[in-house]
Amino acid sequence: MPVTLKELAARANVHPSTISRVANNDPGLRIASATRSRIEALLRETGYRPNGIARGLKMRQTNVLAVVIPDVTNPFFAALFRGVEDAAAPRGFNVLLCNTDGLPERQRSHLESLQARRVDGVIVASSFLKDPSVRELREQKGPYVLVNRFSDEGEDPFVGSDDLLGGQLATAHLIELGHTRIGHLAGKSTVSTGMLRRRGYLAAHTAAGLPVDPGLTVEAGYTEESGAVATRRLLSVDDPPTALFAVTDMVALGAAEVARQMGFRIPEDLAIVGYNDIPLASRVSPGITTMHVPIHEFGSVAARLLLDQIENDEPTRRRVRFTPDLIVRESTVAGAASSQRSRRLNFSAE
Amino acid sequence: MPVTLKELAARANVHPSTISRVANNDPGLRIASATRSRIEALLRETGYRPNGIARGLKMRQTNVLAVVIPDVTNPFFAALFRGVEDAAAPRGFNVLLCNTDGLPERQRSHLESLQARRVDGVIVASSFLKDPSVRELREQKGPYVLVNRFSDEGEDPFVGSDDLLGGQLATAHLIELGHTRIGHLAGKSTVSTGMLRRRGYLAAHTAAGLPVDPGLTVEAGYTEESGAVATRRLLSVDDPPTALFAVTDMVALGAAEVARQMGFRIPEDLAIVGYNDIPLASRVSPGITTMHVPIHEFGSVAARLLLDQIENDEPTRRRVRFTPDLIVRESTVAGAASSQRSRRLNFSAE
DNA sequence: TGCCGATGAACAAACGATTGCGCTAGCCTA
DNA sequence: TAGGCTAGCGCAATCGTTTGTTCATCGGCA
Repeated sequence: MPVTLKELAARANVHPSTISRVANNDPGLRIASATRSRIEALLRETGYRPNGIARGLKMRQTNVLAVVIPDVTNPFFAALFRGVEDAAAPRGFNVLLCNTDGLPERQRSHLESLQARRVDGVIVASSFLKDPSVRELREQKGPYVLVNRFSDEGEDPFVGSDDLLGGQLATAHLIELGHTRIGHLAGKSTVSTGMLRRRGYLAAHTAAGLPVDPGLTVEAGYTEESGAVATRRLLSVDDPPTALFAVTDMVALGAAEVARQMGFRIPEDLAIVGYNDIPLASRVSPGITTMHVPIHEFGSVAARLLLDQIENDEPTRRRVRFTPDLIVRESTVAGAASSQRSRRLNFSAE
Repeated sequence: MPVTLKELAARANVHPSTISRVANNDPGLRIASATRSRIEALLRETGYRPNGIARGLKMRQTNVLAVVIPDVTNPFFAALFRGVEDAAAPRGFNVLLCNTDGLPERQRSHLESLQARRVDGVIVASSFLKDPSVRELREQKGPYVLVNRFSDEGEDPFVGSDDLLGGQLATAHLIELGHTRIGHLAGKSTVSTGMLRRRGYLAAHTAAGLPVDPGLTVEAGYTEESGAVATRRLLSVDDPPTALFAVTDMVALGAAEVARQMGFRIPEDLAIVGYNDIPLASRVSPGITTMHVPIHEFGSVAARLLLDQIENDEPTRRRVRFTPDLIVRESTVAGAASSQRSRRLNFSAE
C-alpha cells in the first residue's frame, strides 16, 4: 500500500497540509527551511506520489483522455491513436482506448462508462452523421473532439480531411487517365466520410461532363472483407467498370485482392484508388494509389484541441480540415510508384 | 455537472446513503416500497451514474487496466491490445494504452504514472530480461502480467509463446529445405524473445549436426528499418547466406525489401522466415513464412489472469506458454502459400 | 399499559488529497 | 508596554461515495 500524506505527516511531526504544500511546491508557501528540508528528505526517501484518485476527486480533474475508435488493428486508427498519445503524454495525460467495432451500441456504452469515470476529454473517431451519443456529448458540455468523421447535427470541434475535395481529386485522377466507367466502393451514407467522398466522386463526373452510372456505386462499408464482397458484385456485371474509387485503403485492398482472383490485371484491366494512405497501401503489390492525409496529425491536433479546452476551461468550435494529396502508385499507373516505394524503404547502410 | 448523491437525496427527502443503497441494489436492504420506487424513479429520470472517482477512492478500485507496449502501430501490439480489451470490457474495465517506443525511460515514467493513478492492473509487453521497472512491479505487489517478453530476474506471471521451440522449428524448416548457410536477424540479447529465438536457431543447427557461422548472426532489433539495415550488412559479404531467420515478421519484411532491392530473388536466392504471423505477413508478396502465435489470445489470456488476480485479491504465478506453429508461405517455398492466401481472403459473394 | 422486536432510514466515519483561513508566537515599533 | 505585523504552521471543510451503526417509530403481544 503506497504511503499517504497522513503517514508522512505523522513521521515528520507536521500537519498533512504542510506536506502537501511542500510536495506541490506551493509558490506562496512560507516555511522554515529546516522543516522544508526535513519534509523534502522524507518525500525523497519514501518516493511519495500523491494518490491520483483522491487528487482527482478534489481537483475535479483526472488527467485522462479517451479515444473511441472502431478498431485499433486497423492501421489508420492505430496511427491516429499514436498521434493522440504523443501529444497527450508530454502534458501529463494518459489515454484510454475504446474499440467499438463500428457498433453504435458499444460506442454508447463506452461513452457512458467514460463519463462515469470523469475522463477529462474524449476523442471520437467513430461517429455517425446522426449520432445520439455525439448529441449527448454535445449536451454534457464536457470537452470532446470529433476526428475523421463528423456529425452534421451540430457544430462540433473537428479534425479531419476535406473529404469532398478528396473524393473529387481521386476520381478526377481516374478520369484524367481516360476512364469513363468508374465504380465507387462507397462508405456508408450514414457516415460523413462515406457521404462526402461519394459526393466528391459525383462532382468529379459533373465537372468532367461525364455521365454517372448509379449501378456502379455500391455501399462497401469500411472493412477489407466488405470491400471484397462489394467488388465481386461490381465486377460480375456484363459491362464492369475499368476503374474503382474506394472509400478507404482497406476497402481498396479487399477490392484488389478479389479483382486479382477474378482475373483482372491491375491497373491494366482495373485501376484502383483508395483513401488515407495507410502504410499498407504503399507496401502491397501493386501499391495502391490513394489520397494522403496526415493521420498522426489528426490525432495530435485533436489532442491539442482537447487539452487546450481543458486548460482554458472553455469549449472550442474549431474545425481543422486538412487538404488531402493524391499519391499515385501502381494500382492506377503501371510502374508509377516505384520511386515512391523505394523512397519509403530506402534504408541507409548505417 | 453530473448529478450527485447529495442532490438526489435532497430531492427525494432521504439521506444520501439511502440513495446509494438503492442504486447499488444493496441485498440486505430493508426499505419501504414507496420510498424505493420514489428513488428508483428519480434515478431513472436523472440518469444518475455514480462518480467513478469518488467510488474509486472509497472502494480502492478503479476498474482500469493498463497495457504497456512499444508501439501500437506495430500490428502485433495492436492485436494484442484488442485481446486485452475484448476480455476486459465485458467485465467492466477500461484500458489505458501506453507506448514506450522501446525506451526503458519512457516505460519507467509510464509505469510510475500508472501507479500514481492506482490502476488495478498492468500488462507489460515491452520488458527486458533485466528490467528495473519490472522489478518495481514485482515489489509493489500490485497485479501485473508480462506478455510476449519476460524478465528472468523473478517468477512473474507471464503469457507468451515457447520462443526456444519456435526458433528451433523455424530454423529446422530452413535446414530441411536444404539450406546450410542460414543467417539470423536476431532480436536484442537483452530481450527474452531475442535471446530464446536465437538459442532455438542454434539448437536447430546442433540437432542437425550443422556448423554455425557466428558471422551470420546480427542483431537486428525489432523494427522494419533495423531489419533492413542488418540485412544489407549480412548480404554484402562475400559468401552470403541462402536463408534468413528473422526474430519477428516486421524484421523479416525489412529484410525482404532490402534483399529484393539488392537483386536477390525470394525464395530462390534467399529464403526468409519470420515470427508471429502478423496479418501483414500473409498479404505481402511473397507471403512470409512464419511462426504463428495466437496474438489476440496473448492479450485476452493476460487480461483474464489479471482480472482473476484482482477479483481474488491474490497474486498469481501462472505462466502460460503457447506452442508456435510453422506457417509455410512463398518466402521459403515457391508457390507454397498460395492456398494460404486464398483461404485467408476467399470472401463469399454474399 | 408497557415492553420488545422489527422495520425503515438517518448518522457519521472513512477513502486521500487540496486550500482558504485562522491561530500562535515572536519581534519591532511607538 | 501595548499594539501590530509577520512568519510558520495547524484546522477543518470539501470532493462524492460506501457501509457499519444507531435511532426512532410502530405494531404486537402479554
